[in-house]
Order: sequence, then structure tokens, then C-alpha cells
Amino acid sequence: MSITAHRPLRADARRNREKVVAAAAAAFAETGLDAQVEDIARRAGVGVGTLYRHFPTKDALVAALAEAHFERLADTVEAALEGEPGDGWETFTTTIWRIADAVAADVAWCEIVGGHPTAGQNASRAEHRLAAATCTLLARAQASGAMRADVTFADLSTIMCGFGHIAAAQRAGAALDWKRYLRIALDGLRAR
Amino acid sequence: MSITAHRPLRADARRNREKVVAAAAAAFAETGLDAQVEDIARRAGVGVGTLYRHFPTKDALVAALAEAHFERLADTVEAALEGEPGDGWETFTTTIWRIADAVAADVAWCEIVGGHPTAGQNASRAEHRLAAATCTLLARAQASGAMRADVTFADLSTIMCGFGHIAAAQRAGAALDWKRYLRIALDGLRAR
DNA sequence: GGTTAACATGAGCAGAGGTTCCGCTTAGAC
DNA sequence: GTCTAAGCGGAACCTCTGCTCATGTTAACC
Repeated sequence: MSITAHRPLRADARRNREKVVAAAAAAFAETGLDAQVEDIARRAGVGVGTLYRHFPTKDALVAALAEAHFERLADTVEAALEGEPGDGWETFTTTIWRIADAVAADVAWCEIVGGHPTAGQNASRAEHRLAAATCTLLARAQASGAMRADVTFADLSTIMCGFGHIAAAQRAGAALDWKRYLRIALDGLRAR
Repeated sequence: MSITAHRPLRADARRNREKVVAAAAAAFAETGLDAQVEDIARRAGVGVGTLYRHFPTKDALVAALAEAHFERLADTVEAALEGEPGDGWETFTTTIWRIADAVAADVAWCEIVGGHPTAGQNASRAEHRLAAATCTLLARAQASGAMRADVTFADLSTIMCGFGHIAAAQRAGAALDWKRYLRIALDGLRAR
């Protein structure tokens, strides 16, 4: 692990980098993770070579965008935790629905959430933040008594993994309804 | 739609066809749907040309195996319906668990179940049988009063779609547990 | 045993999509 | 204005994988 002092990018390079990121976000949101590199470059109005100057591989580009996504999710959960401490269950479900709405709007995001959850060690900084905040959210919901005591963070990950997959499939035209899915799954978490 | 009278295959051709089907089943079960055609042919001890003589495309091979799978699932559900009519909810959950166990043992099957559900019109004969039997199973569970009345067949498809995806991911090494998932989802279907 | 249509083979083709590379352009320092 | 290192473009390359087809083999019928 080394700290590299980047000299500032030349103005045109910085502009192009931003164009690439924006184009990639748009392409991935529409088409999903198998949006093509050439298409992203075309949308950005640059050559593929320029894209590869800024991101060594397509995966690196995806990872950069994913990190930004997770950062926003972590913000959402942390904000919910800091709000006035009402009912733990209510806060929990509201937050999950808010996250789901955000994710469902972006095909690639669905696919990332639906993909195999990153193993603990390989998780990025933002993923760790998100996990930590979510654990607290979960604990509070359990403390309120409305959530089953045996539910774990892993259970929640699993449910959200299923959600991502279903939302992506729905976006792809399958006769599925992620809202109904999530309602059932969350109901399954309630204490009886 | 035409009925073609197939003349019986030559003995060696029949043997090879069976070897291909068995090899494909094994390869798909282990590796999933992206098992390679060449690998399947190698396992079967034939050339790829032979495989293509029996199945015009890889998709056709998958479809043939999938049909057999769905046929067995339909058998399972129909058998459950014909058993002594005990508690509708109990029969329902037992059957779902039985199906899940069978599917989870085969990566490709997980992927098929987890894939976008076939649109009604394109569904195969076996899929129709399965759907019809499952609807009855569902209706009986609701009649018993233990299942929420607003649950639809589509909800069940969605849950099983999530299940397939999660089971496949688990087989691929993700830290997920399809049994815990299914327990939560089925609980979410219960009347409160 | 002879004949032939059915069958098997696997090297090679084709298309897709990620990545590289080198000649050209230009921002920015002096 | 001049210089040059940084940046750009995109054709070509590489790999992967499903699929074809020309050539050789053999089951089955007489």
C-alpha cells in the first residue's frame, strides 16, 4: 500500500475524466454492467484510449462508480441514525425502502447489489461504513422488539442481494415486482 | 407446429446422445449454465460436432435439460397435492422446501430458477404444469387461513427467483444462506 | 462381403468485446 | 513564440466461445 502524490491533471484531461465518469454512469444506469466500453467512450465523446488512460480496466471504472454509490448509501443510513430517535423498526423499514428506491433506479446498481456480496476483507471503505451503520440500524430495530431477535446482518445482506437481482430482472422486462418482494421479506423479519 | 416422425436413431447415435445429455447435466450442475460446449463434449467423449448433431444450439441443450427439471418439479408438487389433505399451509411449506433442496443441489438449476421467469406464453408444457399445480397449492394454503390472502402466484415466483439467485451465489462462494432466506420469505407470507 | 446413408470428428471460422499501441495534438511552462 | 511532456484517438489486436463443414468412419440392410 503506497501513497502516490498525483500531480494535478492537465485541464483537458480532468474534463475528459469527468466526461467519462458521467457517460459511464449514464450507460451503466441504462444498460447495466455489460454496457460496452466503446459505447461509454462514444457517449463521453472521447476515444477508448482516453478512457483507458484514466481507468486501467473496465472493472476499475465500475469499482470507482460503485464506491461512489456505496458512499451515498452509507450517508443515507447514517443520516437516518442521526435523526430523532423514534421507533427503531419504523426507522429501519423507512431506510431500507429509501435505499431500495435509489438502487432500483439504476440497472448497474441493482446488479452490484444483487451480485455476490463482497467478502468482508475485500470490502471497500464505503462498504464498511455502510455495513457498520446498517448493523446499528438493525440493532435498534431489534431493541424496539418489533424485529425478530435472531436476524443477522448477513440475513439483511441476503435479502438485499435478492432484491437487487429481482429489481434488475424487473428492469429487464421480467414480470416481477420488487416492491411486493421487499414487503414480504421485511414482514418476514418482524417478531410474531 | 408440425409433428415430425423421427426414424429411430442408429445405435451409436443413440448412445452418444445419452452420453451428451449425461455429460451436460453433470457439467451444468457443477459449473452452471456457462459450462463450455467443448467441455461437455470432452466429458461425453465425443467431438463438438456430435453434440451439435443432436442439439442445434447450446440453448437447445439447456432447454432440453430444463424441461426435464421442470417436469420433476411438477411431479413433486402434484404428488404433494394428491397426498392426504392435511393442513394446507404445512403441505405448502414442506413442498417448497423439498423443491428448494432439489434445486440447490444443481448450479444450473439455481440459475434457471433464478433467471427471469419465462413469460406466460413462452413457458414450456412442464412449466405450465408446475404453475398450475403450484396455484392449487397456494390456494389451499390460503384456504387454511395461515397464508395471507393477498399473496399471488407471481409473489411466489418472485421469491423463488430470489432463492435461485441466492442459492447460485452461495454455491459460487458468496457468504449467503439460502435456507435462512427461504425461512424469512416464507414467514413473510404468513397471515398475522 | 458390398453398399450406402447416417454419423463422428475437430480444426478452423466468426463475432463480440476488452485492451494496447503508436503517431498525432495540445496545454502549460518558460 | 517555442518546446515538450502529457494527453488523445481509434484501428488493430487478442482472447474467448459458440458453431460449421470437409473429411473419414461405421451401423445396418441386402
